[in-house]
Amino acid sequence: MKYIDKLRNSGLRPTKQRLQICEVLFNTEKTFHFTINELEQKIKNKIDNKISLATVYNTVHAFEKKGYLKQIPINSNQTYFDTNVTDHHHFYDLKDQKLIDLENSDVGPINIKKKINGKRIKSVEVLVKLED
Amino acid sequence: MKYIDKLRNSGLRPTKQRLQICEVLFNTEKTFHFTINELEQKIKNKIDNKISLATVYNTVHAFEKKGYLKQIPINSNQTYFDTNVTDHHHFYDLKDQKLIDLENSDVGPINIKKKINGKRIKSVEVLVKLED
DNA sequence: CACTTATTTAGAACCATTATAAACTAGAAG
DNA sequence: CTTCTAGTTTATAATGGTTCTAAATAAGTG
Repeated sequence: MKYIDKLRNSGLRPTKQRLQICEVLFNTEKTFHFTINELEQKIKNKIDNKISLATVYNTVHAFEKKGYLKQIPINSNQTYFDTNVTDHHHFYDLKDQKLIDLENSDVGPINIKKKINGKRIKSVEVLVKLED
Repeated sequence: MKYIDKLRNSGLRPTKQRLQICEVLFNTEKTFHFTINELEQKIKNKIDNKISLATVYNTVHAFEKKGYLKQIPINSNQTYFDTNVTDHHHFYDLKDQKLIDLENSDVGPINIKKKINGKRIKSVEVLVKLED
């Protein structure tokens, strides 16, 4: 199975639940954004057995820690995740509350001139808010 | 009083509570970032009477709507606000969980090349995550 | 002063997320 | 295959930031 090695290689046991969540998250043409609630719905629609909400949270956090998912920095009552873990940015449509991908090439190079002593830049994320 | 007109001009009644919160938020040398909890503490330290937590929430939201405060898009269990409402960006120190201002000149121009039909860009915010 | 509308307030309600602790399972070793 | 151990799943409770509610209070207007 294609996700067993992926999980093993990162020190996560390939359990039935994790493999099923992998199918939902990564076995798709396009990457996508989701909240935990939305993911739970997708899982329900795709599989027969039930996966506990706690497991969904655990798994998403484990995957995020391993770099298979990214949290999207946005103020919302729910946390948004992204299956696109490449460097890229987002539009946020304030009216429709929808996220839209912005490729790096859509934004151009960002040059952070300020340095903080003893700290390295881990990521640079741009959020472009849209209104009508 | 210097904040009475500010409030009246934006259609907010200059109540005792709002004026006191104005003192804490705006009567400072430097702008700053805060959570509601941190603001509540600051208020307690600065004034004699008590301001209800609900009023702090109400006031912060009212001020944000009027453009006197900005929400900082960051994933945290608490919402961060900024008394600096000029266009600027942030470092976020993941270890210390601290926000640091990044002036526009520290980042350089950001040119969003992609357009979304019928939508205007309201703001462009950069979050630079820092690690050790 | 009288009246209307906005604001404040304490407390309850809400709800996403995290903690708990018991049951279960994967992988390893014998 | 069996046993053992650490990792994982699970239902449920707990947590905690934020919002709601409805009654009391205060501001502005005539």
